[in-house]
Amino acid sequence: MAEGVRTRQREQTKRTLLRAGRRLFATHGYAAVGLAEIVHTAGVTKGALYHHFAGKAELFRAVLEQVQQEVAQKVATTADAEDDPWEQLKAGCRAFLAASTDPDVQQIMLIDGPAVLGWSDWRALDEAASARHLAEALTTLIEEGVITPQPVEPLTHLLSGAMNEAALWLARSANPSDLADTWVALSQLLQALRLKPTHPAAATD
Amino acid sequence: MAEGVRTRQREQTKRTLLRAGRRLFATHGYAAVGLAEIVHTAGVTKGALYHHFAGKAELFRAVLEQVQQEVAQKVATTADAEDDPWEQLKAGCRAFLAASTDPDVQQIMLIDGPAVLGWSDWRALDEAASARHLAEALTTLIEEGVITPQPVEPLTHLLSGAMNEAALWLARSANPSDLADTWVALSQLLQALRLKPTHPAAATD
DNA sequence: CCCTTTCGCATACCGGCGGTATGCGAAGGT
DNA sequence: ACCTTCGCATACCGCCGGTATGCGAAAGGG
Repeated sequence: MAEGVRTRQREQTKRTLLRAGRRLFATHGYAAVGLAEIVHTAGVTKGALYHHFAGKAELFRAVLEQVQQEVAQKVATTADAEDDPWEQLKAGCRAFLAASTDPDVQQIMLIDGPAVLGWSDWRALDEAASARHLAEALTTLIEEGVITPQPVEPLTHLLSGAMNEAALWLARSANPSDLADTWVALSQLLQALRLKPTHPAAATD
Repeated sequence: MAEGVRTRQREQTKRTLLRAGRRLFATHGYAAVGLAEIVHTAGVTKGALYHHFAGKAELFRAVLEQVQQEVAQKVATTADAEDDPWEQLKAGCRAFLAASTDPDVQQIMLIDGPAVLGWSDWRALDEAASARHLAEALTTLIEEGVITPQPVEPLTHLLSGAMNEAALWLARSANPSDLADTWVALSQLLQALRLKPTHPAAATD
């Protein structure tokens, strides 16, 4: 359908801006990079930027959504490779931990995200992208009697926060065994959720 | 020793600036508040601010340290009221969760902190203020054979991140039972660390 | 006591930033 | 071929963080 030369150029420019913004935001942090640097890297001017985005924060939001969707897709792909729901949860957590170690993800998704967009907005985006999958996985596991019945929302936030912080630490860790140690510890925590049919649960004490 | 009138005025001004900065940073977020607003609230001028602090970020750093020390003291006081190390850990975690629900703590310590100072700096301050206590508590519990021997650093980050994220969520939660549910879930996770002497540990699977 | 120094802070000013208004040339419709 | 639309460049503005300088009062020596 050829779509017209103008439409193609338009999307080309937008993608270039997104790529430049992502690179610079990830490298120097949101506050340390100016619009002039972004548009210069992209080879355009501020007029182009404001034609595609409402402002600096909205460009960042678009970049963040892109990063989150990439992470979510990696996690979903890895999890879907497993059949057993419990194995899906573990594979998903492991994939998330691995994906979140990427520097781009670190600075944009975990550090600047909440500060720039506000925690509620950031949480809403994260919810739509990946936390929802975690909640769904936990719900499934409860319904199938694999883990102890309980409200999923608190658990989702606890696990999500644990993995986020662990990823931030791992990315700056010099010791290569830290990843394995973290995974062992996280598995240990996940294991705590499992319902042991022969034993009465005594988790509240 | 009377300390001189000048020294007293100096510290008075500095405390006023810290209070103004803390209030405004907590209410509107670091990026949304200007130096003009801070010095106006404090009843001084920018000259006074730059006489006491190297810049906006350093004022924020001072505020953050103050907030962190308050939280750490609350946690330490609550934990020290218990005798058993395991109870100290649980009491400390509960106190941290409660203290971190305060809006000042939220915006300054959990949202803006990493973005403004960078994650490494923020982590270093948090380490000095409160994460160190958590690590020490875990070390003690390992030495006393209460929890499974393992590297404490990954565990510290996992738990710290879990509680931070949970606190952020709780502060915006409308449902009053969320706090109790979260505490049950967190206790469940902590319980997973306990070493059952009669059973061989099988956490890696 | 007075003179000098120091010091805490105010005033005035600057470069650069995010954001906006406007102009313009080329693509798209008719 | 004409006019419209649209994607983007240019020029400009207000504001903010940061700096240089000035000043009046407290500290210190004789």
